[in-house]
Amino acid sequence: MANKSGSPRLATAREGKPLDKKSARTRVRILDAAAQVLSAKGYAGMRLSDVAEVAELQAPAIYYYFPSRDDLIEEVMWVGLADMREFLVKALDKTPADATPMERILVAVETHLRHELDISDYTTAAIRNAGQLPDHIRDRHDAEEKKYGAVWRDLMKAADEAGQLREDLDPYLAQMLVMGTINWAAEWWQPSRATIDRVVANAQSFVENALSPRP
Amino acid sequence: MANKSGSPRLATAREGKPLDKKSARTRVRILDAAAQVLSAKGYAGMRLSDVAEVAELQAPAIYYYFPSRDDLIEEVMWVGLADMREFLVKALDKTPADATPMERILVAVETHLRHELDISDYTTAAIRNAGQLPDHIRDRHDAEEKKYGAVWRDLMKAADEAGQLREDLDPYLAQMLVMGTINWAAEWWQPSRATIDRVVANAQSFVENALSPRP
DNA sequence: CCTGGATTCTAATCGTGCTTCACATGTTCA
DNA sequence: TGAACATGTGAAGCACGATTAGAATCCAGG
Repeated sequence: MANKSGSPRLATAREGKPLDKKSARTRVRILDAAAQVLSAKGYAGMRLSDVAEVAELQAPAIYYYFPSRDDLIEEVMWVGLADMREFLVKALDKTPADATPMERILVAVETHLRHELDISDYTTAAIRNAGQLPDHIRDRHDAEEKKYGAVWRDLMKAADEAGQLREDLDPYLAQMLVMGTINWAAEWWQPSRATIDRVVANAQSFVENALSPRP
Repeated sequence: MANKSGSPRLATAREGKPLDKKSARTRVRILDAAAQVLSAKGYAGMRLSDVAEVAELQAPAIYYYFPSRDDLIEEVMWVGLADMREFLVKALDKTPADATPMERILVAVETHLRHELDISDYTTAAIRNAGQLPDHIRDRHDAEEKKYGAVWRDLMKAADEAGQLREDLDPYLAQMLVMGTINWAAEWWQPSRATIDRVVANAQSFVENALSPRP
């Protein structure tokens, strides 16, 4: 399963084809399966036969949708990140115009966390394999990662300029520390240990206090 | 290279053999090389020929020191963690008896971070591959990880009982968030962006404020 | 110097997994 | 219905990488 709710929702908008077209649904099934296997076995360990089994078809059928194994992997790695950014940007656009920079950061923490845990196969696949990809695949991933990081950089910059970032924190390092706090969640979170709501509330409190000047 | 300073220092004490015995040094060279390749290519992608090249010998020579590829990998995964725990426990033992729980947490943050960045190949190998190992290798790794987590759990518990942990934080979740903050550093840190000292100082400030009650 | 163990090498074996190919089945619409 | 297109299959081809076997080399102690 690609996400905790069991419904595929990725890699569709970009295609411009309706989701109910059968071939589009099969394509998504393959992507979801690939995310799951990639997360569990890694770049080199992902076998097309495993993907095929999860997607409930035969391995060669994958070649009808993707030119090669590497293209499939590239798409998985890219889609999770791109989707995350779209989701985050939309959420930020919806915040009231008078929200403080810190309030916007907390919205970002919540949005990132909820989406991350929802599509955790894509997220853990990206986290674990980002450093293990061959160069030609890594390029598009790195570019997208940069764009995603830029959104956060702007959030931090705004907070800093508004005096909502403690003086002894370097904005760049603070951003990396926050990203660690929330990215790591995909590695340890299990529904049995805590609800997403609890995780979100704790993470927000954690980050807000980590960044804010002492009163 | 297995660590930023270029000198191997792992997997030696446990062997009971002197480091200057030539065969012991070769063994460490192979372990260091394996950590580097494992971190870069992943469990399934680590080729013995790559390890051999880094260690400057031929692939079959590895079999003189390790019974199989999996045994070599198991050792790499285990050693980084075990070494980290030993290092941390020693540092904690050296803290003055009157140190507060929060002071001890900050010592742990510093110790973990310095060691992690020093042996970063072992660390990133462990982070990226923990979820990708076959069961028989994962077992020993999980056991060691549990032991390491227990050290942190005790630190958190002490802080909680001393009233040094904010009321709205769940100690378990707080621990996971802190671990994310510091574990993630191995993924982004580069000497060119910030000195280790700077990273440590920022992380300590970040964590202390994230956890402490507002004055 | 020379011998026996320790260490390392070269060459061959063997399984595995991506990919291609030629064909089968399903689906749509005149 | 049946022609054209869209999907999916089973059976090879082929390269690559772990492992083993057996021989070569190194080196300390006599």
